[in-house]
Amino acid sequence: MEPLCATCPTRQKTAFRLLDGEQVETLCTFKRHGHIKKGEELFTEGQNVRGIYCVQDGHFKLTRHSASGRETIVRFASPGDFIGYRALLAHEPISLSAVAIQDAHACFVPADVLLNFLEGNGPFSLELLRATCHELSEANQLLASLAQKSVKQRLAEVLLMLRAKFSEDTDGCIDIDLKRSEIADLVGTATESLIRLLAQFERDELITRQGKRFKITQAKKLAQLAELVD
Amino acid sequence: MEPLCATCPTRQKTAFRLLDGEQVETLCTFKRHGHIKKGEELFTEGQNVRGIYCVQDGHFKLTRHSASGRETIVRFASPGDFIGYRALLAHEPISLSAVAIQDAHACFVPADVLLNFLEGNGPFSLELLRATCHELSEANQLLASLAQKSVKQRLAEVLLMLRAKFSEDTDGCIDIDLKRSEIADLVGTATESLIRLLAQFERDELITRQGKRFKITQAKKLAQLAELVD
DNA sequence: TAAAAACCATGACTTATGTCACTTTTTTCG
DNA sequence: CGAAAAAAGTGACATAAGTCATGGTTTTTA
Repeated sequence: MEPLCATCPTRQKTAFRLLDGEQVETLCTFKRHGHIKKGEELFTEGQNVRGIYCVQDGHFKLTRHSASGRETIVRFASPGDFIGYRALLAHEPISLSAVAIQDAHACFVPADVLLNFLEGNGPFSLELLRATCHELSEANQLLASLAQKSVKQRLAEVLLMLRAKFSEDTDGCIDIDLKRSEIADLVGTATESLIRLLAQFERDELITRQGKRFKITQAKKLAQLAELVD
Repeated sequence: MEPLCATCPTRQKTAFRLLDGEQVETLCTFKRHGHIKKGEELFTEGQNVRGIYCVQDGHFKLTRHSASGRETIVRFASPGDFIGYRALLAHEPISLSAVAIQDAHACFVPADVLLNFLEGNGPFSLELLRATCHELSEANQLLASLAQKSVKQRLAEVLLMLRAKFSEDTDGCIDIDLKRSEIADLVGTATESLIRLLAQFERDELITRQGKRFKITQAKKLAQLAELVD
């Protein structure tokens, strides 16, 4: 029933590729493969961590809620990404919610199994450290952009980021379906403001729209607007 | 001349405490202890990394500059903190500048020495991973706060954070000297706006001022304002 | 397939916050 | 010390962006 880790193609994209034969078997014994429907939550803020998830397919948004209920999308998790290991390793309760933005599959790996790997396998933990460092530098970049740029600039940046992350469908549109409110949560603005800006970008012929999706027609101008030029 | 790592009290507060005897000797041979004057830079954005710094005393601000020259303080580095390892491990050029905000001392550790430790010492890299995870969760928190809160709320948050990080002097003031423009860079606002808000906080009797320094008189109200209540 | 719910869009209005211009105070340094 | 430079502070003004209200679409679901 459960798919085999030994032949899992996703595993080759993660730090789990560095496990030895025995460890792969252990992983395979204790992991649980599961289906997550669009909109379902993997984690909720405040929970204690019992293990991590390794995304197989589909995408998740990782969000944080303010006291007033407002939501911010901190990052996405895509196939090959781990979710929840930071809280686990920092000995903190989960600080982010993970919600599927498409029907998805992910494997749950219990905490003690992961910690065993970390203690017994140097290259594995080093690889995880590398990945975490990379995430941290992305977080810092986002931080500076929130602190320094206007909403318009950040939207330009977000659109380019989305295209880089999710690629284009056959029409040339960004291959992901996000609600307006979700894009707003990503940019860090109000939904109404976001909608106005999208309309303006369309008038300025930076993007075109096909239904709910967008096509970036003038990436260069968008990048200039976002001050990503240098 | 160079102080001995074997007896270094700061080392006990860092991941370096997990090195074995031989590794401590290696560290001691290759590290370089140096003095950094207030305002001097350890790293500049865009440089390639040749090693990391371990802060001995004094504090550093880690900043990021926008194309338009505006500066954002992403975090502080204090005694026992490492600077520069993220860029090193993520194989990226440095993305932050590190500037001393007081006269300071730090030890430089060459990249290959550190990488050797990471590959040969599991507990050491696991500890560094833990520290990085913790940093990441702080970065996420800051991110959400920038996206969700008003400048006033963020200032309240920043004041409480500063007191937690730098403690109080004998007068009960936050024991750090920052320029108004630096606090603004931390909050992510214009210097003038920051000055106005400080004046307002003083009128509202949330803080008092002694020269350039602040004393938090109503921490509870500040926390409520910052929505840190829950 | 009709009703309900969720989502998208637009207008009017308010306000928080940035910008510019200038004065006063503090610090630096020859 | 005293001049020059840097930092702190204030006022006037412009505007980006939030909020509230409302109507038109889709999408869900019963």
